[in-house]
Amino acid sequence: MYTLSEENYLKSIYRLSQQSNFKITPTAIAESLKNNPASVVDMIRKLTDKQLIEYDKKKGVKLTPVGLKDAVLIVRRHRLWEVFLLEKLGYHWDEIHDIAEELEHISDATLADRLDKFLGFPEYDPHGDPIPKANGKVPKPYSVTLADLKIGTNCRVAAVKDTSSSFLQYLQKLDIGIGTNIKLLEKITYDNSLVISINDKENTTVSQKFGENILVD
Amino acid sequence: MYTLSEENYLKSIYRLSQQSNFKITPTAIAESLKNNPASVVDMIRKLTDKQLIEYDKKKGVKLTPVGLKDAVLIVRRHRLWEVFLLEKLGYHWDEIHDIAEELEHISDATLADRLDKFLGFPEYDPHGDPIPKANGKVPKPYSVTLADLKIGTNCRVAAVKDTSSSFLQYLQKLDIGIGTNIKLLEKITYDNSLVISINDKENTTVSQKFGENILVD
DNA sequence: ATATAAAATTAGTCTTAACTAATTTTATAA
DNA sequence: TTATAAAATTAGTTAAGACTAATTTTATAT
Ligand SMILES: [Mn+2]
Ligand SMILES: [Mn+2]
Ligand SMILES: [Mn+2]
Ligand SMILES: [Mn+2]
Repeated sequence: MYTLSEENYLKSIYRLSQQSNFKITPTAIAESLKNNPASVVDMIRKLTDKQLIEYDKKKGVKLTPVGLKDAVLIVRRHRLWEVFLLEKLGYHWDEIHDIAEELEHISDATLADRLDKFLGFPEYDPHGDPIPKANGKVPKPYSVTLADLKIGTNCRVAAVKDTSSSFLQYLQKLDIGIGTNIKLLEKITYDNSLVISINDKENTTVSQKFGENILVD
Repeated sequence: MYTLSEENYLKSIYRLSQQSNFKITPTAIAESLKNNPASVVDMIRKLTDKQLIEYDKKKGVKLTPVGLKDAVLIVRRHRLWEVFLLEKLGYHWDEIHDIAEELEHISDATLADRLDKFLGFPEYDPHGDPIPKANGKVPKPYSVTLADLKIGTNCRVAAVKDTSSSFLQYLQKLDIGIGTNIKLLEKITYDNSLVISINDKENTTVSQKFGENILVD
């Protein structure tokens, strides 16, 4: 149906549309895919011709209903495979993303639904991201970050925004995973560092960037 | 490591080297991959440069030790995924080959071994083909076909040579699968058709071609 | 309003992996 | 042995999807 590149662009545009309200520009897409804006312009033309996106210099790139539906299905496959890799094959949560980047492109009409069933219809992937349903409905993702909380609040780690190995391995070192209980004790005025207590244990200080990449419940 | 095309060529050359002693020519490879001999000549040059094959006009194409090792690993992945698709996701044996053709190219150092373990280290894939071991050893495949048997012999279906949907669906209709018991009752002299009894049930006549594509134990 | 910087676009190049058409080499049959 | 057919190879083309460099458009700051 789609080429590998087309799918990666669709997914990238979808992700950008989810993670903020900024205009989706060729440069933004180029950054997210780590390629050249000139290449992006070419692909924008191609996807526009295929009626998967619309591009307006003022409004930026938008997925059409068809483009959105298919982007969501790719994300669905990605997240289901991540669950499989972690739960069935015993990978750690910092190893699964790159493999799922390849698996998500396997095209078979019933594969995702069978995998979904096999995994017991999981709601969230191992990073706390919601898994789109077979009908294309996407459960609402978590949106409040650790950095948004008021001093003294207790919370549960629900998801991570950054899925890079370095961030996930740092979390592992701090004994933080999905479900971990965190209490925000103090915000350092100087640089917005956060003093937290992890699972009621001794205090730890983390950066603002760190706090902004943890979604809580 | 390798491109999709390189992997498909390696696998194709490996398969040709397994299924007969004929010289592996550009034309033979072209047929097996359904593409043009001219394209094959290009790729032979490329794989030769990479020292994965050797090509001699007299002897044809041969895999080098490195090429052989990697071809076997691709086949290993293919067959393991076939087991997964059948046993875990509930596909039928005529549906799995094409999906495994895509899955076999997922490259991750430990994926095949984890999958192998998850599946309980299966010896054979759903078509009866032996699954190469992690160390590259390939169990000996079955080699005696139904057409090779003497009249009156009883046998167990061990593997199928042809994995096309049409053949597998025909087998399904006849209630023949891996493990089915077959007794060869008669060979029709005229066209080598075979009269067989399936699981001791009523007699059926099948073609010579059919008999040559069933491997027995 | 104008200068400057950033973003978008165009033009042209490259690589991979296919193809067709033409040619050369090798095998086969009369 | 020679004619013919088949196979292999070469030459040239195409398409996708990336790139760089140059240019044009748009945004931002003085
Ligand atoms: Mn991921
Ligand atoms: Mn994830
Ligand atoms: Mn197969
Ligand atoms: Mn098989």
